[in-house]
Amino acid sequence: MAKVEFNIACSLCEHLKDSLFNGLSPEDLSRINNHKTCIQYKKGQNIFYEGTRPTGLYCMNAGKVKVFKNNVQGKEFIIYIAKPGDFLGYRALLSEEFYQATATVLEDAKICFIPKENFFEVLQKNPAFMKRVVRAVCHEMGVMEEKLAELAHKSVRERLAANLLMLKETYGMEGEGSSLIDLALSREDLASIVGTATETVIRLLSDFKADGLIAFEGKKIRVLDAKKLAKQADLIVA
Amino acid sequence: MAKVEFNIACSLCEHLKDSLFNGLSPEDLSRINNHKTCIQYKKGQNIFYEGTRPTGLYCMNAGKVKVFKNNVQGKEFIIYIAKPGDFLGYRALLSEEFYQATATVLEDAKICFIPKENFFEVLQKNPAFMKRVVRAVCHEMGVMEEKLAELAHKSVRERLAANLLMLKETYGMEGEGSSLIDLALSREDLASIVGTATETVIRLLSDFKADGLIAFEGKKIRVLDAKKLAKQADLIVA
DNA sequence: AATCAAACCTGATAAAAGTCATCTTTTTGT
DNA sequence: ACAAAAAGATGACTTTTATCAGGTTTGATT
Repeated sequence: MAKVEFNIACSLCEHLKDSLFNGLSPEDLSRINNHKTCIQYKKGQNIFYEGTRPTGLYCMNAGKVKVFKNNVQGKEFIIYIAKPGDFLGYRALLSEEFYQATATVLEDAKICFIPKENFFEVLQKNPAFMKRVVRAVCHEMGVMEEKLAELAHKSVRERLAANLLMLKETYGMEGEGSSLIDLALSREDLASIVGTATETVIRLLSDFKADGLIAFEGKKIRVLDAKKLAKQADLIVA
Repeated sequence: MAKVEFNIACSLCEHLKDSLFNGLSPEDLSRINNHKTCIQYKKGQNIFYEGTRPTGLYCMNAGKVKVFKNNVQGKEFIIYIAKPGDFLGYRALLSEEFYQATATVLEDAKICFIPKENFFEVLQKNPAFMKRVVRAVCHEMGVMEEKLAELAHKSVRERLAANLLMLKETYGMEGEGSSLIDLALSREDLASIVGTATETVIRLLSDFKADGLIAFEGKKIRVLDAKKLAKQADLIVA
């Protein structure tokens, strides 16, 4: 499949305000802009592969990308789902290691690639930017610590409920109460987020639906009763 | 209990070579040194608490400290065990958030405290140091991604075996084949590392012992057959 | 419209692991 | 040295969840 390029100036990117590049000086931003390559990807295409060496940073302009690891038996665990404005592949780049995960497009995406030389140049010349990156990375670490504790001691039911709430917060549509999870996730992908079997997710989702906590709208899920869902997640001690 | 101070110049600290402070200029190192407070802690004392605001960085000189989260039912999950040379509490400091975990002394410890102003001063004046910190943080994130995938899809038996091997690598004594895990962990703490119940750890440990994979030496565990243990951990697909 | 594949769903079953109760051993504090 | 507390161990039982096997529905492609 041929790579389809597109082009948008970083300074005009609608997601700049949500991105870590926000606050960069015009010169620094144009340094990024002048060296980037922007590519359109179709659902199912891979951005990078586990075990390969990073050569730059990806910055999401449109679409959704899942970052996941495969275990020995081929079971997938989704570490993160990147949305517009997010950086992608920065962990391995900054730790100077190989990618430890694979990135695959979930919904048709537009992604800009910034060669590592240019990214590092801006990073090193700009302590305030570096500080923002460090803060974001360390915040992300905190999120992962939370996930670890959750995975260790919560039931699948609790984890599914908690993840639905998290997905609503993170990928909820603007307006209309933000109750629709704006992600066309398969049951299999949802299982890979929660860390369980596909069949278990299917059963629990129909439980939640029967209890009026959620509803299905096409491939998407709407959260009908966030409070009861939070109780299922054991976030509220009732 | 009164706090017992002690003092060692950073430049003479035997763990400097293993620490992120290694490579700092003499001026920067003395800036750290001149503002630090070094305290001796007894087993069971707390260094910091979940929900409080960090005011500086801790740097381990001796002993072992567990960093853990408590869930709603009071079950503990150990995120990390800090050893001499390690930084402690840097995540919340650098993300400018409250501590998300509590730190408690496992083995009598000597820990230096560096006020955040002085740490940030050195960090900002020294791009190479900043880069090393970022690299270390991102490496740690990779370790956590690995743990997440492991927790999601591996059995308790596999996780216990994998963690015993990890503990051997990380806390193994120098010399004598490094096969003795130099950590006096209770069964309960080990369960909090693996993410399971204490009884399950006890049963699995006696299985491993019966199979000649490990041996108990006082409160410590010796790995007798790392290869078979790796097979139990499903790290080797036989 | 027919066909194929993928996704989704359901039921039965088995394995894994948690919980609870009880007992023994070790450690700690006075 | 002794009592009390904590840690370790074991058995019985229950719950949760994975797995397998078989269905149906949906969606894409020709």
